[in-house]
Amino acid sequence: MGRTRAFDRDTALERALDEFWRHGYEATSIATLTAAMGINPPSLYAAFGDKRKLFTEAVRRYQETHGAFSTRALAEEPTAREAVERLLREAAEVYSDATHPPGCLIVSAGVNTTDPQVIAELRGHRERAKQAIRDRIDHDIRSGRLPRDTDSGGLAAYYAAIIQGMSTQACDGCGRTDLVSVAALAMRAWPEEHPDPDATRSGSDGLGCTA
Amino acid sequence: MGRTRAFDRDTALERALDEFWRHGYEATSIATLTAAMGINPPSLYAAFGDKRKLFTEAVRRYQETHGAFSTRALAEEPTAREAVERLLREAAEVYSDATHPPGCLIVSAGVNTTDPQVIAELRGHRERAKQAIRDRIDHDIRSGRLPRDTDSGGLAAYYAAIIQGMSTQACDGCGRTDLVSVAALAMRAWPEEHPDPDATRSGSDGLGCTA
DNA sequence: GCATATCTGTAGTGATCGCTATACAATTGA
DNA sequence: TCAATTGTATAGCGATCACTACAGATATGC
Repeated sequence: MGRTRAFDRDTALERALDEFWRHGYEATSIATLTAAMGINPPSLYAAFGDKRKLFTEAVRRYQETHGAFSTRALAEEPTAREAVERLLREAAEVYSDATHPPGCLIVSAGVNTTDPQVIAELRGHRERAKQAIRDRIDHDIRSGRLPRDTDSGGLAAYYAAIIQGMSTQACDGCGRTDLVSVAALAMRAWPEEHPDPDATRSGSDGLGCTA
Repeated sequence: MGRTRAFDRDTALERALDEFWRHGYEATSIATLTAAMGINPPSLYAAFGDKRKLFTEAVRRYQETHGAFSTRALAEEPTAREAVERLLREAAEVYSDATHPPGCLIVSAGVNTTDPQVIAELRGHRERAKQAIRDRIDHDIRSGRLPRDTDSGGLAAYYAAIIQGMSTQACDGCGRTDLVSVAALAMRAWPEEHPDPDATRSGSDGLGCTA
């Protein structure tokens, strides 16, 4: 019972996501949020709790939509190389897509923020993404496709840096063409692979992998 | 004549630089600045004008000290490859040096800032740094060391992205070892070179270069 | 000593920050 | 129809923002 909500919560959340994406957490005020969402402060607080909870929810929405290409690329491609290659190529396209703000929300929205919880939240997402790349590389090391002495940690840090650099470049006005070029150049760092992985070592321990 | 200044302007500027470096332009308030500089607001405004002028002066100080390795590397090394290699290696060391804040002030201090002049100022510095890399590459293309079809713009965007990504990685807690590894991997994208540049083309137009 | 000039510390300006008390509108169940 | 419940709008809370008016302290030139 009670009065029905006069605005759509989902579209309001997407308006908030757009603001956070464009200006970051701290530089986005409640006033600009309510203006973009078309509601008044009490409605915002009733529907989302407070600014930080709204931000967390916007980040989740971002990861489920614009940022979902990352986990998809790592999960769907047959090899780590193809996964990272697709990851970079799609990042180049998403970051320079003019239908939404440039760059990556996870990379940029928490920079220069005083709230330590927000900093930790986004840093956690970045570290998890880097770890996901490393896990995918380790998988191909175990399967024998990549050399046993491959430094998966260094390689993951490298591709994480590439992605974060591409985000910054996009925010500086870099277009799709240049970003795709950056992604292609970044793949030159990929180590030499064994074309037929399971033939290199007898009884590879990568057999049980299902991811 | 008049009362003498009770604080050292240079050390106060360096304290301000440290604050801007650590928290960015907007997240650094006049209150934290005056606390770090050991002075009161009127002294700050008398000595530096306002917050934005103090920031601009801090950026200049940064470029003359911690950030000077960039222009030095591009100017002092004999080839573009060695210049960029040194640029990345020294960036890895400076960005992870624990004696000062992590990362690069030029890269991070203007993110999520509402003042468009501050955004434009730092973006200008980044674009100029990228252009300097491109110029150094073009120089080696003209001298014949690098292939004529080298995409200097894409290559410069790539190394600019690497540097910006290394800065973000450093801010996320990445240590010197990992950053050096990222820098080394990034050099794998460098194109094939002619070992003896002037022998490849008769009367190379790179002869008159002095930089 | 004294006028003048410059710096320093206190205190406070209007504006904006995130957030909310309060009153009113709108809907449901009885 | 009417109490109960929930959303909305106005208006304002204390805190902080960048910045400064003002008065007292300290220096120089005479």
